[in-house]
Amino acid sequence: MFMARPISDPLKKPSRELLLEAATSLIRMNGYTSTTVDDLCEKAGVSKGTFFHNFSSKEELAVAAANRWSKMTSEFFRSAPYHQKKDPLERVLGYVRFRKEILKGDLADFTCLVGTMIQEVYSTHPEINKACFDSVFQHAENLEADINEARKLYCPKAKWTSKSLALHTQAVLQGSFILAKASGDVRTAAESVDHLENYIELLFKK
Amino acid sequence: MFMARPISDPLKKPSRELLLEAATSLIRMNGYTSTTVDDLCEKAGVSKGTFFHNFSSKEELAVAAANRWSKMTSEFFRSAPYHQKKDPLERVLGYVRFRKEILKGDLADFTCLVGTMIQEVYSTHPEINKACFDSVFQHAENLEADINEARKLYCPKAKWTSKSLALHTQAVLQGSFILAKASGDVRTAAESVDHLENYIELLFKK
DNA sequence: ATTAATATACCAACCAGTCGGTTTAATATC
DNA sequence: GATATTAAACCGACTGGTTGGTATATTAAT
Repeated sequence: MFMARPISDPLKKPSRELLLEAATSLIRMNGYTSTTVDDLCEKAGVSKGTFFHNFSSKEELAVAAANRWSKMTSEFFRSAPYHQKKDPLERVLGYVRFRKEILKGDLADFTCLVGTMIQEVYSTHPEINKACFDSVFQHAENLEADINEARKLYCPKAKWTSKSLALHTQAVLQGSFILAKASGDVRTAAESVDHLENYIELLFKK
Repeated sequence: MFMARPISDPLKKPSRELLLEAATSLIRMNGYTSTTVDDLCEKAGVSKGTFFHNFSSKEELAVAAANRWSKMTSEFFRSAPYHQKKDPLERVLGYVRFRKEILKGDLADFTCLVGTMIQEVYSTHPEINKACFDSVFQHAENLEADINEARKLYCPKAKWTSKSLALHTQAVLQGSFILAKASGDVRTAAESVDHLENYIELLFKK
C-alpha cells in the first residue's frame, strides 16, 4: 500500500520549510554546488517530486534560502540583548561582542550561509549572488545606522565613514569564518573578532 | 594524420604546468566543485588522457594547485619592493599597502585561490583543506615575523600577540574578497584594507 | 627498445529536472 | 449530512545529459 502524503499533523513543518532548513544546513557544510537535490530531499525527509513542486529549480531554492537567511538573521540580531542599549556606541560594541560570543559549537552552526555561497556563485549564478549581496549589505546597513549615531556623538570629525566601518566588520567576520574552517579551530575566528573590537574601541577613544 | 604529441618546443610550458594554471584561473572564478576536468583540459589546451597522466584525480590536482599557489605567492611577496625596508614596521605597513595596491582589474586576478577553495572543501576533502590551510597559515607566519620584530621594537608590552594580528590581516583580506565578489566592486575590498592599515597604525602609535 | 607523454573513445555513476499518477483537504452541490 | 469536484501537496520511477575516471592506442624522446 502506498501513501502519497503523511497523515495530517499540525505540528509537522511544511515541506518547503523543511527543504529550506536542509539547504541552510547542507550548503553551510558542503557548499552550493556539491549539495545535490537528492541530498536536500533526503535531509528534509521529502521526495524529489515535492522539491520541484515547491521550487522550480535548485537555483530558486538557493535564492529562497538566502532570503530566508536574511529574515532569520535580522530577527535574531534585532532581538539580541545588546540591541536594547541606549548608547549607540554600546550597541556597536555589543554587536561585535555578541558575534564573538556565538562563535561556539560546530562550524556549520555559526558560519554564514550567504558568505559561503558567494564564493561559488558570484560569476555563474547572478540571481543567487544578488540575494546573497542583499543579505550581507542590508545587515551591514543596520549596523551602519548605529555606527553613524555613535560617530556623530563621539567623533563627528573622524575621517572614516560609517558605511566603510560597517562593511569592514562584515569582512572581518566573513574572513574569520574562512580561517576557522581552514584550521578547524574556532579560536582563530574569535581572536580576529577581538582585534576588530579593539579597533573600534581605539577609533572611538577620546 | 594524427599527432599524439606536438613537436617538441622548448618555449611551450609542460602540460602539468598548463593544467595548474588553468586550475588556478578557473577555480578562482567558479570554485572547485563546478570546475570540471573537461573545463580544465579545454582551458589548458590538453586532452583528458594528459590530465590523468599528470594527476591521479581531480583532488590531487587541487592539492598541487594549492601547493603551487603557496610557492608563487611567497615568491611574489618576498620579491615585492616593501620587503626591502629596514624598519620592520615599515615592512608590515608596506605589506598591507601593497595588498591594497594590487586590488585592481578583474576579480579573479587578485582573489585568493586557497581561500576560495576552503569554503567548499573543509568538511569533504581533508587533503585539499590541509594544503589550503598550509598556504594561508604559512603566509601569515612570514608576516608574523615582521610584526614580531616591530612589536619588540615599538610596543613590547602590547597585549595582543603577533600571531593573532598576522592572522587578523589574513581574515580581513579574505573577507574583503567576499565582499568584492558579492558587490562586484573592488573598492569595497580596498576600503576594508584601509581600515586594517589604520588599525595597525593605531596599534603602533606611541 | 623502452619509457614518457599524449590522444580518443568509452563507461558507470550521478545529477537536475520531468512525468504520470496518488492522497488529502477544502468547498460546492445535492 | 452525504457526495461530487477541485486544487494543492506529494510521491518515486524515469530521462537526457554530465562527470570523474579508465582503456587502449599512438608518437616522441632517450
